[in-house]
Amino acid sequence: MTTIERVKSEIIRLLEDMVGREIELLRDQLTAPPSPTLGDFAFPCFPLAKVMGKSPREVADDISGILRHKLEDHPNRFIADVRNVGPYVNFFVQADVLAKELLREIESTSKRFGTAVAKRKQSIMVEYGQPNTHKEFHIGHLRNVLVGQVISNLIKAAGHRVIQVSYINDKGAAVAKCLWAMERFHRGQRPPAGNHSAYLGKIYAEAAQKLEKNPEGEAEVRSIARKIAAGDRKWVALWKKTREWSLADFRSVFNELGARFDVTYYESEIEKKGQRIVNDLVRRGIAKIKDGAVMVDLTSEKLDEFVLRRKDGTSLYSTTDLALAERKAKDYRLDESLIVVDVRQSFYFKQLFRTLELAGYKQPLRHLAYEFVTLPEGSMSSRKGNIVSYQDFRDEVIGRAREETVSRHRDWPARKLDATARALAMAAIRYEMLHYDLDRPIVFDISRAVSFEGATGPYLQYTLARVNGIMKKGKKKGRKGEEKGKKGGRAWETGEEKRLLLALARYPEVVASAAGDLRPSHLAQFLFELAKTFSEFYESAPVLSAPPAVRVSRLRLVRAMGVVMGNGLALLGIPAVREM
RNA sequence: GCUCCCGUAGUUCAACGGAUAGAAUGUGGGCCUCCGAAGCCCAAGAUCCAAGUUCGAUUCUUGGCGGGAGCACCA
Repeated sequence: MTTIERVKSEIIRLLEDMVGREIELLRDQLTAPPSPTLGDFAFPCFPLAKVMGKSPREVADDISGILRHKLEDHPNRFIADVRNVGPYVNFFVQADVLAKELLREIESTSKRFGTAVAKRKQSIMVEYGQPNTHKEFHIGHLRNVLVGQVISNLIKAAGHRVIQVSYINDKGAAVAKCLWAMERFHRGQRPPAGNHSAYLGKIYAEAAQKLEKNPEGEAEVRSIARKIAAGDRKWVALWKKTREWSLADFRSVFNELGARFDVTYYESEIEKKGQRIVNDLVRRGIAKIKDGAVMVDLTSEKLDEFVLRRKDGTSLYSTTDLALAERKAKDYRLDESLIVVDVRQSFYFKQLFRTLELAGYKQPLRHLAYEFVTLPEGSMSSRKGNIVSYQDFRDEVIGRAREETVSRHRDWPARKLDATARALAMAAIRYEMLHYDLDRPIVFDISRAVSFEGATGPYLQYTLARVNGIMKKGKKKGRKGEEKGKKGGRAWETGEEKRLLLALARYPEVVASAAGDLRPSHLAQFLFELAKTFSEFYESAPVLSAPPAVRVSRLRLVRAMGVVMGNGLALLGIPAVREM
């Protein structure tokens, strides 16, 4: 049991005599008062008042009166005092006892602090990282990868097994369009050195725009698509070569984002299977042929008609998604299977899941939707070519981070400057993309992303740098102080120490709830508050210059802070820095 | 037309139906002889409108108004 659970259990034991059986309800009711002066934990008496036919104020008064006597006769470990404030019974925690238990817990569990052992361990698949080849990887994909990755981390921290899956769309109309424009307008051209996939993305945008203006080209595009499908040597070779350009780029992006997939599925590999499933659905009467196309009639369920195959026989997303679902279930036994895709696909997934149900697949599939990333002037579109590529964005943030770092550390060697700037930039980018709720669209604003003050990734890293600074000096100074024999002072007497202890204690609960609700923003926001709490402690409670007894205690607290912030940042994938 | 999401300080975000609606940023003021000022402290500043449910509504329901997104062979 974690320390905070033990504290709460103690409060509940105190309360349960008074209240009766609804113990489980009590745990959920315990809240934090708005201000620490009111107490550390609060129990609202409104529901009880209703049952007892008294005013909440009276009930709170009665309960706190009885509990106070009880505490006088039989002192408890964690709870020092009970006081009623209006309709609430508020509990005050004994800081020194909390410190003793909590610091021991953090020191012994260390990197595992905040992770849980699930009562029933489940296998949960998380699919994310679904870029299309022949298009650029942009900041919209970035949000997808970061959300999927952090959700995977959280589920793991909650004690479950996670299977991370990437699904690459390496076929389809977009590919044919890109190759068409390549042969038509750029034949014999050598792509610029380095990022070949950006070159492809530009050509794709060019193709899309030209086709919009002159739809005559469509026939040629369709012919190319058919040739690739039929295995035409020349076109297949070109497809394979350019596909590999994109895949190499994706691999390097995933790698620098720290995304590790257990398996990668490719649309091109399951397309045939998808077509067979569609045939099967037609045979079984679940799908129908209409105007040559295959569709499932879901109009009676307000889900419209769901098209599974074009009338020219080529496949759609729906075609291959049927096969993908089957493939996942074949490869893994899953308790749950999440698909992280932006909210615009919600309706599509309803159709897909319903179709799978009708087909008799028992899939624990769930679409995890998040709002997309837009630009101030409107939505990004690979077709229009008005995208912000991940690489450009990242380079700009690194540039700013380097300027900031240089201005503070003129003596640092270039390698150290580069490494630090990179770490700061990744922190800034990740915090910016993760601290919003998933149902909040992000209107991309570069000035917010390159800001390193306030609620930002670098601010979180800064607390670690300060922790590191204190620990380093603390080791050197450690013995000296004791020799001097400076006496006096008592640990755990300031409000800032206690507040920091309580915040650290809450961390496992925050991880659990962020994992349970699949909300990375919960954790991101908590870590900012934790950093803030630490800064307040830092300003008001000197560590190294404190009397020995206090210094030893505060050093332990600072070290624990480092552990917890380090663990939290790791879950968000934010690199820790020792100096910045 | 139908469906989904969102309307909270100038701006960007918080707030399991609960106490005085919190932060960040920006603005104004203060704090480096003392563990790192990418920091801390102080001040001003907000729940779109109307009904309903409730002891209690930013939160739930209904109806407006405003913004974004989706809706049959795009991905």
